[in-house]
Amino acid sequence: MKNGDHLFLVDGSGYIFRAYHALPPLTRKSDGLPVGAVSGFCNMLWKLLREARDTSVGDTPTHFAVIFDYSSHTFRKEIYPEYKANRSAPPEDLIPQFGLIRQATKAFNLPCIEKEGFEADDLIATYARLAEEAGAEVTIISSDKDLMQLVTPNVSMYDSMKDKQIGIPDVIEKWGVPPEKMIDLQALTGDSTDNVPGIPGIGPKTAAQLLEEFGDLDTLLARAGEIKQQKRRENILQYADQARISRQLVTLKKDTPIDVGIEDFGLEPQDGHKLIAFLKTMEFNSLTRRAAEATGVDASEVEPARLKIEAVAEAHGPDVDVEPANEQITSRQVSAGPNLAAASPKQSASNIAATPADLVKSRTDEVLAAKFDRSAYVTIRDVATLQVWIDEAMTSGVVAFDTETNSADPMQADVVGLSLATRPGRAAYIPINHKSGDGDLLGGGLIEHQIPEREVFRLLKPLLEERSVLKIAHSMKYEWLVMHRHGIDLHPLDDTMLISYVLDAGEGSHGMDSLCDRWLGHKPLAYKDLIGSGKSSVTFDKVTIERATEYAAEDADVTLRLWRLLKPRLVADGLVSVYERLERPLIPVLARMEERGISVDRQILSRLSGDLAQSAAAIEEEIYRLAGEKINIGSPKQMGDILFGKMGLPGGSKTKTGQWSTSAQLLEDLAAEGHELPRKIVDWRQLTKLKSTYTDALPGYINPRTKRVHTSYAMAATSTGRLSSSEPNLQNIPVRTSEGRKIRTAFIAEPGNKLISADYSQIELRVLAHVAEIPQLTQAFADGIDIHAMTASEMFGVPVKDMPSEVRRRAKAINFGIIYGISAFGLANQLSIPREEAGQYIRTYFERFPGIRDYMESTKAFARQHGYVETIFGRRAHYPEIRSSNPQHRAFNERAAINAPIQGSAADIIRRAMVRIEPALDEANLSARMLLQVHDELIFETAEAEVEATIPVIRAVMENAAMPAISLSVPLHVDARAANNWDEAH
DNA sequence: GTCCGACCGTA
DNA sequence: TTACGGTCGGACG
Repeated sequence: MKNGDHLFLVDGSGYIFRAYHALPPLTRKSDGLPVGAVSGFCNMLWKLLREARDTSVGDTPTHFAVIFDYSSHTFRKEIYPEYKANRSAPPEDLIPQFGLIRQATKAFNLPCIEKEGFEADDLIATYARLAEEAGAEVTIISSDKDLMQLVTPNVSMYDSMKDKQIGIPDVIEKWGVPPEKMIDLQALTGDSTDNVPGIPGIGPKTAAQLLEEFGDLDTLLARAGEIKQQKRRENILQYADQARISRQLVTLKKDTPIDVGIEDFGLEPQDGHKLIAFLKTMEFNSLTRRAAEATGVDASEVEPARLKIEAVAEAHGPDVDVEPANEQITSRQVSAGPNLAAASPKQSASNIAATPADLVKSRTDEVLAAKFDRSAYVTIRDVATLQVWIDEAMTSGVVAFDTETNSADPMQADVVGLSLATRPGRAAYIPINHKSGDGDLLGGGLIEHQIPEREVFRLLKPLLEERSVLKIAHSMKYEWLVMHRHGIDLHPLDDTMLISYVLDAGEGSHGMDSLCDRWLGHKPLAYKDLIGSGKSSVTFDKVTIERATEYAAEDADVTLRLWRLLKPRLVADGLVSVYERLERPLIPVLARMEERGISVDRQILSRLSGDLAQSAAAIEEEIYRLAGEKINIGSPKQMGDILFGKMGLPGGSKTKTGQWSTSAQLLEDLAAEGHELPRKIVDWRQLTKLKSTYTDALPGYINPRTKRVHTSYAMAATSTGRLSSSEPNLQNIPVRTSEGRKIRTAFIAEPGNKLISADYSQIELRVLAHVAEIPQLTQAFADGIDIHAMTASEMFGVPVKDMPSEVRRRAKAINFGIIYGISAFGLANQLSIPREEAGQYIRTYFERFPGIRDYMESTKAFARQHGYVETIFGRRAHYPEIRSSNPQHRAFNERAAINAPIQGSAADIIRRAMVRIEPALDEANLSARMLLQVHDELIFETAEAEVEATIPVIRAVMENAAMPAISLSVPLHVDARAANNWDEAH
């Protein structure tokens, strides 16, 4: 905590009583649980936090804590056994609310502070002092006069129920003395509610007057004889000791031992999920709605928190206001009253609990108990039945669905049918476009008794766009795209594939079949068995409606079951925000990118392809001549035999299948020794690679309808959090060679538009500098100097100015090596130097940057211990085989584990940027469309006239993408450029 | 027809 | 030395 920070301390226990008496009684509708004070408490917190977000003035909290009394046995009882002895037990209907208010605090993501043997007031006094000493402002949320002694120019109070600020002048106005004399005033007046004796006959007015006259209590007691009024004088003389004890009782202890420091009170972002779950349990409907709006979480998809009875019982005990006799409230006694847990009858008492882990357990049991029965699935053939299912989904608030189409490409797919599931085992299929046998007749063959396509979508649209109904699919991006072609804006969404990915990245595939087998122990019908394979395969519209029903309804059923099983694990594993901030919001963003596609110039590719063919043919002739025979140059096996067998060149390494290696690196080395053939092979390979993979393949991906190329991004394919691109892969379009770059000139903007390329500069090294806390690196990035040259200078003692390019090249290779979890073997390979020399480089590097070695070692240790590593945003990458007994295998996993937090954090950063970029462009009234992502680069297309205005918006979003979740210790830098094609823009 | 390894394009 | 996807040849059935 520092100068300018502002700590809010809520007097939780004080609030409970005040709210209980001041607010009208309120009970939970479903079971009559009294929740008036809880409601008031939640509303107060909401308001305080709401204002904290809305206003930008200095008096908003940066730090926040709620303080509670713990037990009635405090040090004051030692001084004065009668202290608070007059207190009666709290009202019956207040008791359950003590625990609930603590849970409310936690639901709001706020520190919940209490300490045995001390009152909340003492903790507040201690924290206020600490904060003030740190230079911070403090606001105590309470109107209790006992706390007014704490008021200073930097510490004020706030009466949340009267919306009144209490500062020094307010204390003086109310009590007639400044805050620092409140202790003496209370010592004189006493406090009947706490049984603090004071001096009889002296109230606040008299006390203030006396203190005004004598200055302080000690002086007053010493000179009491001077007091004119006889009765008053006698009382003061007689009860002087009582006043001294009272002073001890009312003096708050500013040095209470604390377990949690003020630095841990930093205001955390609201966890919408957790908060809504609690508010729903309490049935605070309007607050639930407001929380949903403010946090962007869809309340309908949040399960009410199932409060743990035991937890409530425990929470009763510690409160100071519960007398010892009441502390041992058993769960039996509590559950005899309102049913806090709303437990279903089949659950045993020990299983009622609803810690997130318990919920996972009970959901697992539930899902495994429900058997699969394909004969129970329904085929929907008429509008009335469809309406029944839609109503059912509307009521349940959750529906899993799956579309069956005639193409794996969502940009081309026609819907054949659609399945729904509303609860495990309850699923149906709506056939829409099933065709009979091989009806070659034009448009013919549509099977009877299928609801017309338009009618199906007209009826489904309100459900699929209803904000109170959560739609679940496995691989939602595909569904989103298909639905969007039918004019449906699918939301809100959940995706079981992405949930699995967030939970278990690195633990195998996240396809539905494998998840079903893994979690539900069930093998669903195989798609292949329905459509066949190869030449004899058919499209889904030729599958019989009976078989399609079994298959499709089962998929929806499985999806729903997986969701019930996996979704709670997000909470249990603390991965809700990774899912909700980095995965789910990206679904519509990526879907729109895929939908837009990018324009590719067929003519340019065609011309390039011709050129490549010609060059390759010429080289082919030469190769045949040099080899002395016609062989298949594309076959490494045949090529190896020629080079190392027939021609007897010095063979390098061998591949694991026993073949000679003919890698480009090795052939380059041979070429450098003067051999002609290897050079030709390398050249030939480059040309044919460009031709077959790019110039020949890309035109086939131009969509006949849109005339553009629509790649497909896989969101759950990598272990690190990166996306992958396929069909076509637009993340590996050549750029390194001038020949290859020509391919990029075929990626063009529409007439009147430009392509903008914006890429992060050195993002992974910056992330490394941040996570490993390397001072030289952070400094270099802060100063904007050449990072590889700096590394070389540090390592080899060469000045940056006029540095030989070879020296810089080596440093650059080492820097990349570090990111990849360097080994001497790998570095030696990369730099073509002896392994000993590479090892020496690495040792030197670690000497100069010891933090890097620490980072690597601690990352490995973490991975070994937990089986996974984390990015700076909490995304996990699992390495289940990091404890392998095979040293090579283990070393490989270790390097990957070192790399994953770096690569993954960079991936998270660009994901955050992508989620924010569309709203930012909208806000700025700009029409730019995001088209592509290439790991650290985003490609946009925009009207020529808007280019200048667009670039700064994109740059700002990208450079600030880590904020506010993470404040990087290095700046992010984005280079952006606009041009007519991708080559010139990059 | 399907699968796997070698190779090579990207960050 | 990290992370991917596509193409090809070649082996298998």
